[in-house]
Amino acid sequence: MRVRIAPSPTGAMHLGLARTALYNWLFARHHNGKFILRIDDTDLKRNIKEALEPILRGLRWLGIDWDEGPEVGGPHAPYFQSQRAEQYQAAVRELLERGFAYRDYATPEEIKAEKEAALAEKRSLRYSRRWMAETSEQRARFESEGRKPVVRLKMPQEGKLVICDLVRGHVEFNWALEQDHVVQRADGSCLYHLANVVDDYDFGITHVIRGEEHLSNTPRQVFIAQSLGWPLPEYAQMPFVAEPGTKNKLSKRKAKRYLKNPDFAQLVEHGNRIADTLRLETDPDTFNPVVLDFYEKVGFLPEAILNYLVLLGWSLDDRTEHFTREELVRVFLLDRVNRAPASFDPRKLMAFQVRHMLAKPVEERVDMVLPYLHKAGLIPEQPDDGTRTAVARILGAAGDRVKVAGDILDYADFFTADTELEYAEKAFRRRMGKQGAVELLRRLRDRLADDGEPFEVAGLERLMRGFIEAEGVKVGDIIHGLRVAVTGKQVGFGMFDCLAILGRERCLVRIDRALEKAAAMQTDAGENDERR
RNA sequence: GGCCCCAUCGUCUAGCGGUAAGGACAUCACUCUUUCAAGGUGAAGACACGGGUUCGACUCCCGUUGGGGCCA
Repeated sequence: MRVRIAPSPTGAMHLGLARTALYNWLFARHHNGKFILRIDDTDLKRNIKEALEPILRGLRWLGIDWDEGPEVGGPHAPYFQSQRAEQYQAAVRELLERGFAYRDYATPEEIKAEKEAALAEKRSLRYSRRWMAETSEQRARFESEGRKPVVRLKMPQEGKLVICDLVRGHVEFNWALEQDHVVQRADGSCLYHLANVVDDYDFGITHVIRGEEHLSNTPRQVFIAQSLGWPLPEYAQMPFVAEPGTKNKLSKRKAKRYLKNPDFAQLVEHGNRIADTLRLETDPDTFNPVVLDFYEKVGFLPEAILNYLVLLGWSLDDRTEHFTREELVRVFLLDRVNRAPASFDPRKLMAFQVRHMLAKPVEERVDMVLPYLHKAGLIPEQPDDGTRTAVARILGAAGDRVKVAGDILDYADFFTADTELEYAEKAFRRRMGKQGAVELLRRLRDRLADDGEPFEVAGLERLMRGFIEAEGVKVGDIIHGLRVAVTGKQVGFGMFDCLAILGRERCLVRIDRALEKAAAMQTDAGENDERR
C-alpha cells in the first residue's frame, strides 16, 4: 500500500495538513506500506526551499517520517511537480489522441458570456463546446482567427459515477453535471487535477487519503485516470478540521478572526506571553495556533499534538483517549474515521498537552525546559548539575503549572539574582501593609537564619508550625507576606518548596531586601502623612 | 446559483433496532488547602424537525430545516 500527501509549500504547516499527514502516515505504518511526500509547487515562483522548510520541519517534529520525497529521494524522483511537466504534457497528448479531451478555442470573454447566460437561467453551467476543435481543419480555422487553444476534458454527457469512498461509502455523481474542465492552459502548462492524477499513477499510489473538500473533484480525476486506462486508487475523504466554535474549514488566514473565540484567544495569549519574554515574533499571520510552528516554539509536546489531532475525526472506542505514537500505529484503522467535520478545541488540546507532559519523567521535562531558560538569558547554555537539580525540583513542585515547556519562564525569579528580584508592587503593598506583618516576617527571618534544622521541606514545615504556635498566629498571617518577600509574587507553588529550592542563604537575602523595602514604604507613608 | 457532503451534551465522541443514551474536555457546586493550580466527590448537559418502516427506532428509508465543501 502506498499513500501520499501532496502539500503546496505555503511557508507554514497548517493543522489540517498535519492531521491529513498523520492519517496517511498511520495508515502506511499500520499496514506496512509506504508514505510518500510529494510537493505541489507548480504555482510557486521562487523560494521553494524556504516555503517548504516549515512543512518538512513540522513533519519531522511530529515524528512523521516519509519513505520517499524531498531530501530522502526514492525510485520515483523527482518528487516536485514543477519538475514533472513533461509527464503531464504526455498525459494530455494521450487524452487528446484517445478523444477524451479536446482543444478549445473559446476566448475568456466567450466563456464568461456562457457562464452568465447559465447563471441567468439558473441552470448549472455547462460549456456549449462551440469552439471545440477536433479536426485539423477546425483547428486551422480557429487559429486563422488568431485564437489560442486550451485543452479541456470531454466529459461524458450521460450516466452516473459511483464512488465507493472508504469513509463515506457510496457517493453518486451525474456525469452530465460535470464540467469540461481545463487540463492544459494556453501557455502549455497543466492544471492541478491532471498533475495529481498523473503523479498518483506514476508513484503507484493505492489509497488517496485526503480532505473532504476534494470529494467533488473526484469525478474529473476518475475520468482522467479511466480515460488513460489507469487503475483507480481507493479514495478516503476525511472530514476537514473546522474552526473553533463553527463548522467552517479551519484557515490560516482567518487566525486574526479566531481571536474572537475566547478559548482560541487564551491559547494565543499563553503563547504570546512566552514569545514575548523570548522576544520572538508574535505576528498573528505567522505565530498562531492554526500553524504547527506555534506549538513547537512555545514548547508543546509533539505527541500531545498528535494525540489531539488524531481524535479530531477518529476514535478507537468509547473510552480510550490517551495514545502514544506507537499505540496509534498499532490501532489506527480508516474505518473508524468519522464523517462529520470536527471543530478545533484549544482547551482540549491543552488538556492533552498537560496529560502527556505529566506522563514524562522529570529528567525529560528538564531537558525540554532548559533551552527556554537559556534563551531568556537566565542560565548558561551548558547548565551545571546544580542548575539541573534546581530545575528538576521546580518542575516537581510546579506540577501541572508548567503545561508547556515555555511556562518555566513563570518561575524565572528562581534564577534572577536575589538583589534584582522584582516585586509585584500591588501584592507587596497588600501583604506587607498589613498590621504587624513586617514585624512578624522579621521574627520569622531570624528563626530561619539560626534554626539548626536542614533547610528542607519537612524541616521547614516543622519550623513554621513551631513558629506560628509560639507567635499565636495562623499560617495565613505569615505565609503570604513570606511568599511575596521571597518570590516577588503572591501566587506560586508550595511555599516550603520555594524556600527549599532557593536555600537558606538566598531566602535570607531576599527577606532582608523585602524588609528594607517595607521599611522604606513605611517611611514614605509617614512623610506623606506629615505633609497632609 | 448548480452539484455533493454532514447532523448525539457548549466541544470531541461511543452507539451500529430493545441502553437508566456511555466517556473525555469545558462548566457549576462541594471538598481538600499557605496562595494559584492540581486532586477528590457530585451536579447540570445531547439524539435538529416531520413523516414513514417496524411489536419496537438515536440507529433503516423519505422529506424539511440547518451547517459545510466544491464548481462558478
